[in-house]
Amino acid sequence: MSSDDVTDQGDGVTHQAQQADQADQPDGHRRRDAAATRRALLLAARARFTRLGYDRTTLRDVAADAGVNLALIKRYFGSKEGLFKAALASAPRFLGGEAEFPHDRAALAGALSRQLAAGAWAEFGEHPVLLLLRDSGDEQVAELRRRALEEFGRQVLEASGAAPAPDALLRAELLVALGVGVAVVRSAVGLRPLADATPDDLMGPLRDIVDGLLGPPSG
Amino acid sequence: MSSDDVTDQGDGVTHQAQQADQADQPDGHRRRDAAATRRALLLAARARFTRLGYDRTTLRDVAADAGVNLALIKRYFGSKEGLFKAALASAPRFLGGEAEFPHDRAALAGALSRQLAAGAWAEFGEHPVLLLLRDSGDEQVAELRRRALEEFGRQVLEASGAAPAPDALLRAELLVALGVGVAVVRSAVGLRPLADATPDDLMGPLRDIVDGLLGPPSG
DNA sequence: TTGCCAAGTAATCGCCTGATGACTAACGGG
DNA sequence: CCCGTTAGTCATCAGGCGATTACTTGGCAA
Repeated sequence: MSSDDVTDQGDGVTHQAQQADQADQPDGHRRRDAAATRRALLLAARARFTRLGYDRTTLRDVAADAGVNLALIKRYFGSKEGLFKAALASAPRFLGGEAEFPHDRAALAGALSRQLAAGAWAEFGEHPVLLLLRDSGDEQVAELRRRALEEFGRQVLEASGAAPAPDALLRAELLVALGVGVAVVRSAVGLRPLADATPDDLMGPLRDIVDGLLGPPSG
Repeated sequence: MSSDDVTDQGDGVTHQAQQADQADQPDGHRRRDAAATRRALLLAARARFTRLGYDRTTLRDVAADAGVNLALIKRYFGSKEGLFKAALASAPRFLGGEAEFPHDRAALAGALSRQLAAGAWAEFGEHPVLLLLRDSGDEQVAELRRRALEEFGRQVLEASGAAPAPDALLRAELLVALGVGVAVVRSAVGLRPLADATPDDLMGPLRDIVDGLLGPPSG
């Protein structure tokens, strides 16, 4: 019953080809393609889970979005929980999209500006960190979540220049919290002008925050 | 799916007096006090909604927590949605607990440190802003949410000293997002050391953020 | 062609949940 | 003391959900 197939990585396909995969056959009936079905389910699930959360996402809706039979979710992912974990595993990480992780404060501010801007992640509908925050009630997921954000914090810390301050990690985690907060506020509240901010809009303020937080105003 | 085993820390009968309202009569049963019943329901509902969110909160559990019959929820609040709105209305606002809203940056940093620290809001179990973020799917609630956070942003802006910068509001809202993020990260992830930070721990970093964000380092 | 297995389908099942409506019992004015 | 008002109880209903099982269909190998 436990779903151990959290190991999907074939999601490089992205972009909404999900339903096209299924029913674009001219003669009417679909092809049998397990991999495509799996991908379509994962894509639909990721979108729903990210946008609506765990509880409000129904397997029937996911199956419908993917143009696939409900029972196939059980076949490929075992359960709703399994589907959720697979969706989680297939999602890009916060700051993971950058070709190279920023090494200094300026680069960090730039990366944050890009990833927290309004248009970013448009292909997912929402910032992927929101998916990470969705609560399935599973303890295993909570652990996964913690680890992901811890790693993010560690990366921020590294980019800050390894300050000797004893509260350096706390400061890095405050920056993580800021990122989470921006994503949440935009998604759940639509607070403007923050919700509409472009990378350029964010660059200045974020640089000020990063400079203020991560280092004494030394050179 | 399980209803109350999610983040259960033995809370079926939470701390606090909520049940005492109901059954503290020596002879066994306490009777017929509409106001007390209403209060008990509201208290229980606020705790569950804040901690578990809208969907995972069941009316049966709320009624049980309050030591009250399920049907009374309908009597006093009409529906689950009604109960949620009442709980929302009865919750303290972010930064609303301060005797007086901070007028300058130092006071703002101090207030934030206090309200974002680990122990704060212990009587609610979680930061009240989390209740505000809980999604009941109701459009009316979304509007209420937006207004509350907008007001918070405006207050922050005011405390910043009315900078002439055109992106002053954006900067204020970033501070709002930081507050939301800290609450969310602590509640949903337990990221440490942030989750355990005391007001003193937060004071330094937050002052740096506020100074960096809200004003040029001028005197 | 034939046979076999994987992919896909249809139909429920059992359970939980929010919502009711009819009933009972306490309180208090007269 | 009586009786109307109202707080509180009980039983149940209808709907939606995740899960599951028995079945059908398509495709490939021999």
